[in-house]
Amino acid sequence: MSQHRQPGVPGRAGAVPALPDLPEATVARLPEYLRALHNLADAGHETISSEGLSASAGVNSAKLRKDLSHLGSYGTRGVGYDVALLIEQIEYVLGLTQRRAVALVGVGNLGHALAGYDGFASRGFRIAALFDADPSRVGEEINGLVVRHVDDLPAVAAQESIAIGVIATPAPAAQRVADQLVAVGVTSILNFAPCVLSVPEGVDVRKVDLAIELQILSFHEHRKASLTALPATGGSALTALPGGLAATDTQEAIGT
Amino acid sequence: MSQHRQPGVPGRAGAVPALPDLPEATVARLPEYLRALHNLADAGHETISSEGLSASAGVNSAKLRKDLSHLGSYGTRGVGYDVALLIEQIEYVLGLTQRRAVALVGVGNLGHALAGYDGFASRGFRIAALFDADPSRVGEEINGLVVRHVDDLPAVAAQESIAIGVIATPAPAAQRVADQLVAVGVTSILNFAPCVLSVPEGVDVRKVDLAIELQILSFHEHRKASLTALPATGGSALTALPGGLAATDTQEAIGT
DNA sequence: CGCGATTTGTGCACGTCTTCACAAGCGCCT
DNA sequence: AGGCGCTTGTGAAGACGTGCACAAATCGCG
Repeated sequence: MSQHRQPGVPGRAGAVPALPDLPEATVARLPEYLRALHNLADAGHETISSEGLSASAGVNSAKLRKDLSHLGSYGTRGVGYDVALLIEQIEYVLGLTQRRAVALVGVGNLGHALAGYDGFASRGFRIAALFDADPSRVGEEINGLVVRHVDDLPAVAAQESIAIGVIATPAPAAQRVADQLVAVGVTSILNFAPCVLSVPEGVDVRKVDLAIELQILSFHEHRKASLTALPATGGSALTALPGGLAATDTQEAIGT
Repeated sequence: MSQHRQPGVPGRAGAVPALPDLPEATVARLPEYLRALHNLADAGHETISSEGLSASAGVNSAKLRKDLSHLGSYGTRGVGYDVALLIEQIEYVLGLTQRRAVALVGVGNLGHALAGYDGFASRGFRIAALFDADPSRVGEEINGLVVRHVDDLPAVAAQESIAIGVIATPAPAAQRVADQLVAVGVTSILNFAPCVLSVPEGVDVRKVDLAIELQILSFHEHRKASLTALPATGGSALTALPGGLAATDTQEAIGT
C-alpha cells in the first residue's frame, strides 16, 4: 500500500508510469492470462494461485510467475494473486484502459465475418470504420456500420484517431492498403492477407494466415503418419511423390 | 544413388523416406517460403537465390538457408535454388502432396467466412464437411456444402477420413467439440475459440485468437505512445488509470 | 507470539533459435 | 583449362526463452 519509490530503476522522476519492456513471448501470453482471469472473476474467485491461473491459461506455472513478475505485479506469498487487481494491471499494460478504434479494410468473405465478430468489442476494441475498394460494396451496412470507400480513409482518420488497421483484402491489394493506412498515421496493422507487407520502421505488423496454420498441422499429421507407417505397406506416401524427389536420399542430417 | 542404410535412426528398415524432424520454428516458416516460391514461379523464375527468396518471404537469408538445409534441400552454389524442385520438396515435407480433408465445426459468423475462404482450397486443403450444433442451421447450404448436425460427425468420419478439424464455435462449446473430434480419430485441430483445449497426447492443437493479436498490437501501440509521450502533458494515459494502479510507479524502462 | 503450511519471486542451467562470417563448391568467361 | 565471381551450407557465438528448485515472505492457528 505504501507509496514508496521503487529502487532498482534509477532516477527519471515523474515521467509516465512507463511500461517495462516485456519480452515478446511474455506479451503474447498476457492476453491469454487476461482471458483466464476474466473467467475466474466471473466464477467468483477473488484470488488465484499461480498454479490455478497457469492451469486455466494452459501454461507452466513458473513461466506464468516469471511473466507476471516482469510487469512488477504484486502477488501475495502464501495467498496468490488478487484477481481484480491483476486484471487491472494487465489491461493497463496492454493499453486496454482506453477502447481502441479499429479500422477494417476489405469486407469480403473474411472481412465480413470480422466486422461482425463479438470478440473484438468484448475485449476492448471498437470497430470504428469499414472500408472497401469495390464501389459495389460501398454503402453496404454491416452490423450498424456503413462501408466506405478506401479513399475516404484520410477523411475518416481526421475525424477520429485510428489505433489499429486490419487488412482483410486479397493479397494483391494488401500492400497498397498498408501504405494508405501508414499514410494516415496508423502504426499498428493486423494483416490477414497472405503476403508480406513492407512498412516503415516504427510500424508494427502482425500477420495471421489461416492456411499457414493448416499447413503446419498438415506437417505434423504427415509426420505422425510416417512414424506410424506399417513397414510392410511400403510407401503409401511415397507413391504420391513426384519422380524428382525420389533422388532426395535426404540421408541423415547430422542426426540427434 | 546409394541405397545405404542410414545411421542415426536405428532399425525400422524400408520405412517411408522419413521426414527429418525439423525444428518447430522452421516448420512454421516453410509455408511462407512455399507461398513466396509460388509467386516466383508464376512470375517466371526458374531459380532463385537465398537472398531473393528470403526477401520475398520476409526473413533473414541465413535463416532461410539453414531452414532449407534442414530438409536436405539441394541448392546449387553460385546459382541458387531450383524453384520448381523446391516447391515439390516443401510440399512433400508439409504433407501437401495429398489434398487433406478438413472438417469445420461451427458455422457462425467466423465459420461461415472460413467455409467460403478460397485460401484453403488453393493451398492444398479441401473442406469436406460442415457441422453445427444449432438445429436451425443444419441443412443450410454454404458454398456447395450442406451443414450437418455435429452429432453426425461419426457417420461422416466413417465415410471419409478427416485429417484436420477446425473449431469455430463459441468458447463454451469448444471443448465438447474437441472431444468429439478426437473421438472420431482426428489428431490435428485448429481452434478459433478463445479458450484452451485439453486433448490426449498425440493430438496437435493450434490456436488462432483474433482478439489476442489485437491486444498484442495494442500493447505496442501503448508502448510507443508512452515513449513518445511529451513529459509536459503529464498523464494522458495516466488519467485512465484506476486508483490502485497508481502505486505501480514502474518508472522509465531503461530507455535506449 | 511463534510455528508450519503455502505460495511467490528468482538464480541457474539447459535447450532452442538467430545471426554472423567464411570456407567449399559451382558455373561462366576468357 | 584455369581463374574469378557468386552463392550455398555450416561452425560457432550469442540472444532468447523455458523450467527446475529453493529461499523469502505471508497468513492462519494454536
